Amino acid sequence: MAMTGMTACHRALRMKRQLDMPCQRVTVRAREPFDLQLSLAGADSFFPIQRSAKALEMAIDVDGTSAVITIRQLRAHSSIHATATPDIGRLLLRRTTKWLVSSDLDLGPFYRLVSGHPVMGPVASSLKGLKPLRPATLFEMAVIAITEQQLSLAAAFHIRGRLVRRFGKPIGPQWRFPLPDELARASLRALTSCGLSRRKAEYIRELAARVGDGSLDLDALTRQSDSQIREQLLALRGFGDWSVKYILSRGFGRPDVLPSEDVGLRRVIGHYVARGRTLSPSQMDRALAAFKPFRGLAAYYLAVHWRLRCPK
DNA sequence: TACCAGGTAAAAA
DNA sequence: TTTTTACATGGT
Repeated sequence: MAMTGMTACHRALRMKRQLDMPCQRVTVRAREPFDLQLSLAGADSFFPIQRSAKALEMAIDVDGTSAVITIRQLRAHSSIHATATPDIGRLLLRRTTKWLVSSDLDLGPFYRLVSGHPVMGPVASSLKGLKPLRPATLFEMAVIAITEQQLSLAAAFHIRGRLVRRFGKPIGPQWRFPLPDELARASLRALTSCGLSRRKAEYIRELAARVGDGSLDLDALTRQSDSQIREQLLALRGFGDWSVKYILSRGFGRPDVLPSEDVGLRRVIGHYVARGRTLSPSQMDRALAAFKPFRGLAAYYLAVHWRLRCPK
């Protein structure tokens, strides 16, 4: 009977060997300035991300192999070093690392644009090197968007935690987010038991099925324009204007995209320009118009500044 | 205890 | 066509 398949014990032993395997290490030059610790703190100010004490430490799936990627920076504004356990190859490790830390994002033009601005200038100076970190995949980003529709970030965070532990996979110390196929196979009952509404469970399962069977290739969209991506995401059930902008901004890393309807951003921007009063979507558009083509990035800076530098 | 929270699709008018 | 409603959980 042992001939027919691996027992759980064998699988555990194999994973242990894989995790113990010496792993490849690559050095990536992120566009300067970049401060990984600050970027981790910025991400953490919304909800805890996968990390160890001083490193981004994320479980991912690469072509069917699960691995933990660890990304460190010895000191701010120096090169970053990434390892994968088990080894996934230098090319994939480099590509994944660059994706996770938005390494191609050039903050220089943004800083120059805002340098003389009475509000954004000091905010950007105090957060020099801050980059928005990305979820491991666009599929995960899309699921994040669905879970965060209407609910508080805290509620959505807990719901995703239950999704990950029910349908994802533990890799070393971290959990890998569920793959499209794993969510496409899930029953609606199992999904709703994680705290999703029935509707959201349907949205996620439909999305997972499309991504899983290849009829929707999110990665291929990265080469398309904002409006082309927008058109294709809006065609999916469960993705309205807010979700599309949220995904364009956080997942595709488009620095000018601003979810003007976003109640969290309207509130936080209001703290800076309207004495704490929540802005209307059009007021928010006006408040950030001067920062084109970095309106979304400017909003991120203000949101992180509010959370890190203005406690309570 | 209510009410609101980083919306959306579908039902009702 | 436009307006209203149902929906999930967590924090205050």
